[in-house]
Amino acid sequence: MAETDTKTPRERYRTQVRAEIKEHAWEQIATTGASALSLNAIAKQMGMSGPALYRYYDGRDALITELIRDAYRSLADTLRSASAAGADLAVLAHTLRAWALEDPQRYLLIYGTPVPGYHAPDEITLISSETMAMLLDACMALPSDSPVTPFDAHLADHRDWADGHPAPPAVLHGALRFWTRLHGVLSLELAGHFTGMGFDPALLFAAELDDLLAH
Amino acid sequence: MAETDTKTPRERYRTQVRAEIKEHAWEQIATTGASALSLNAIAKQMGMSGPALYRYYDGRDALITELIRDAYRSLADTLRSASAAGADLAVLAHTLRAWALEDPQRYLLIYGTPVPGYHAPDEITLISSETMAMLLDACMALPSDSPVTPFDAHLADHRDWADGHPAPPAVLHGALRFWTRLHGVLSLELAGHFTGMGFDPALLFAAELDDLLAH
DNA sequence: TGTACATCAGTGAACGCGCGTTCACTGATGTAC
DNA sequence: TGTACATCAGTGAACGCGCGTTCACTGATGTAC
Repeated sequence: MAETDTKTPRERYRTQVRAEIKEHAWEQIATTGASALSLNAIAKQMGMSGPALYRYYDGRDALITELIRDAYRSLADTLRSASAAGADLAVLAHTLRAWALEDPQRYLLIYGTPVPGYHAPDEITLISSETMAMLLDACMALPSDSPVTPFDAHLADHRDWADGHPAPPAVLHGALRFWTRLHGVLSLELAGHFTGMGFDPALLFAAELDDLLAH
Repeated sequence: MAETDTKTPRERYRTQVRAEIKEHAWEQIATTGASALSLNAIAKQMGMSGPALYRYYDGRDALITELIRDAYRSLADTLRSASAAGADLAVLAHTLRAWALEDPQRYLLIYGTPVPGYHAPDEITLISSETMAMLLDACMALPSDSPVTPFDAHLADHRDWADGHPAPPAVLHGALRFWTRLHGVLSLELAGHFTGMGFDPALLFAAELDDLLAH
């Protein structure tokens, strides 16, 4: 902890309170959703007055921005460490699902309907592309024996999101497939659209994953 | 219009004002999203006082419920009439996308993150399953030469959502695939997650649809 | 080690706003005789 | 056709609440000499 030792007590306190604010923010988001996040409510939960939070965050949007950033980072880290532990795409997919189920609103915060009234700074686009880059790395292992589709050809010329990444079009396409298909199942499950339908969402997820990897 | 002739002028007026309220509600949802829907704002837009709306709807939740119902009905009708005109699954998919793009928030209202603070009545489940039944009808035409997957077997015993529908497990699975995959691409597109990535969302949608139908 | 000063966390009051919802009431529209 | 009555749309005031945010201020913590 040489890092924290170089900090003054005041800096350490600041860091700690900022973390505590975020913890309460996540709790609130988990129950009411991100669009209902309220600075005053967080302050009350912490036994502080509302304006006190302005010592730590410039306002509601700044707090949301940091939450979104943390969510992307947490996902990227989770996937990265699974990948480093030798996980293949199937394991990675289940890791993603586990991460999403752990805190559904955290997943929906970054991949669901945008929070109304919140406007994301440019910074966020960068961070989300970090996570995409992670996914691209993992997809490099995909078999590329499939025929080149018209969309692959399109991707060869329209790959801003993979700028600087060596992945060939077929891999880009594979990554998009991975992302959109898993999101399709996951987001409907998290939003509760499968409740009452009778089947087990985990099995549907597994079936989609099988289709995805069997190509 | 024999129907409206049997109504008294007052009844006709009521119907008209209710429709006008919903129109303004949709406008508001289209710009700010459903979670920001406000009765007072609608009343102001109509040149009325807030409490006046309580003559027409029991409250905010009642209005949202009707909007959700109308959205499901509109989608079901659109798909049904396309189907009646001889559309195959590919055309149906594009019809779905066109319907969603026409009013993204309407799509997200029924298939996106649930509106915070709103609790749907049981009635809604029924109406959503009507739309699912429509989809099942259309999927009956799917080729069923594929091998029976473990998930198909699971569906044979867990098909509450298709209660009373003659579709075999393979068709149920096909319908779920159709739904979740198209939703995956569509919802990410509508939420703006593809902006800045460079490629054309329409082409990704078409590619997913090809994969889906080529099986 | 002690004193003078600067820094900064946190408060409480206030601003202006909006929300859903209730209630007693006015005034216009329709109905019954 | 005219009069008495019932129905009902819409108003304005009010209730209680919450929101984000600003501002001048207190009091504690840290820093410099």
